[in-house]
This record gives sequence, structure tokens and C-alpha cells, in this order.
Amino acid sequence: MRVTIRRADPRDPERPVYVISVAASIVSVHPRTLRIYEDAGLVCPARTPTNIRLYSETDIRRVMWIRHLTQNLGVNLAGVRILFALEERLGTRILERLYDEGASAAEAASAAADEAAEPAASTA
Amino acid sequence: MRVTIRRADPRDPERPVYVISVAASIVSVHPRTLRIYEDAGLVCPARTPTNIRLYSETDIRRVMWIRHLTQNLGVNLAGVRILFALEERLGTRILERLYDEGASAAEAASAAADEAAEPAASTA
DNA sequence: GACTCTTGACAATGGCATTGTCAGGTTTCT
DNA sequence: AGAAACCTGACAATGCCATTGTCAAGAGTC
Repeated sequence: MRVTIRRADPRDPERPVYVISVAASIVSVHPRTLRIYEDAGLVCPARTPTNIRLYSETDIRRVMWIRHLTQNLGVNLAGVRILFALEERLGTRILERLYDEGASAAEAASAAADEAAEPAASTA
Repeated sequence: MRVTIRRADPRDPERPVYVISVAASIVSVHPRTLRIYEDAGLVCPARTPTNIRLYSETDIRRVMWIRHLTQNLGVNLAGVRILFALEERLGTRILERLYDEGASAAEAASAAADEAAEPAASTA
């Protein structure tokens, strides 16, 4: 069993590398927003020994999921929390499944109503 | 394979029996709210031949889920939609799993922040 | 030393959820 | 027939949430 020392691997997606301002610009949000996500328990960036936030690639992708869910699908942070928790509990990539249906889900989210009455149009 | 004729079974949970005012009082919401849920595609009560909504026990339970998710867990309707869709796609009773974790999740939803850092205080 | 980060607070904006009501019309029941 | 409850669609008020933005005082980084 190799321990896989992450500190040294320059390409480990878990490796904390981005300071908050950089992370914010990558995902196109205000740094304030990232702190809010953290306060809400949705992301947990690493910290330097001197308490500076450092976001890994994984953190970034997680934030991108939050953005997708909130901006494109209209889910609020409480909903995101549930979905993340669910994914962890089920050990499944349910979010990716969601993304596959993302387009149609987004339509449903905006057009919503009429869909419900007639599931006949389903292409699945 | 028996066909199970629902029309005649007085205890079939799928049987549409409650008019909107009754359904609303059962779940303690305004009838307006039930119509909104329907417009959002979250419930699809049956209709009489003359267009009157009739809610089944199953519909009622579905609405109760919506209330739990929105009121106790703070999820918005878009989030509820995703969760319902997910449950259908996965063919799993993920909502019940959620309910098991409901208490702690509710705490997390309100207290949110500090929980994320230390899951130690869990009484479960 | 200048720049960026940290936390905490406060505010403005816009959007969503819920309840409530009103109007004009149909259904149901007595 | 007439009262009561239903239908749709609209409009409004309330309150909460998400996001951005800023300010202040302090600490870390280059």
C-alpha cells in the first residue's frame, strides 16, 4: 500500500493551489460568494498554516456544480446541500446523471407546467 | 397476472378522492399553493370528466414531501423537482433515505456553517 | 511597504414561496 | 333554481434567499 504523497504531485486534482481571488475568477463569481458557499458547508477549501484558503481543482469543480445547479437549474443552496449529501450517501455520481438530463431539466425548469400534464412527448 | 381494477377498490392509494379544498386542509396549505405545485409539475392530481381536481393518497403524500423539503429543509421548488426526477431515474427511494437523515439535515440547514467543520456533535 | 488575504458586518438588488383576493365562468348538490 | 365549491388567470403583499458589493481592522506574502 503506497501512501501517495500528495504534497509533491503537481497534478493532483486534490492539491490546494488557488487562492480565493484566483478561484473566484476561474469560476466567474465574487470572492464573497465563495466564502458564502463555504459558510454554507458546500465547499471546504484547504488552508495554509496561516489560514489562507487554497482551492484545489476538485474544489473548483465542486463550485462549478453549485453554479450549474443554482444558475441553470434554479436550485437554491439548501437544495445543493441535499444533492451533495445524497451523492455522498449513495456513493453515486448522481450529478452527472443530472447533467445528462440537464438540458431537458433546464427546459422543464423554465417551461415546467405543460410538461407535467403530458409525458407523451418524452423522447426517452 | 391480475389486472387490479382500481375504480372499485375503496382503499387504493392511487384512487383520486380528495377535492382540492379537502386536500389543502389535509396538508395544511392554501389551495392556491396546491395549484402552484401543479403548475410547477410537482403533482398531477386526476381530474373528473368535468375538470375538477381529485387528489389521491399518493398525491397527498407527494405534497407532504414537498412541504417537508421546502419547510424543514429549505429546498426550493426547483430543488424538489430535481429530487423527484432523480428518484424516478434512479428508481430508488432516495427521499426516505433523506428522511432518515432529516433531523441532522434540518439542523445543518439552519445552523449550517459550523456543522461542516465538525461533524463530531452528531447524536445519531 | 504595497498588495492580498481573513473575519464580521451592513446594504442593495432581484427573485422565489406562500398566502390572499378578485373576476368571470362552470360544476355540484340541495 | 340557488348556494357553495370548483376552474383559470391575474395581481399584490410579505418575507426569505442569493449574489454582489463595500467597509474596517488585522494578519500574511512578496
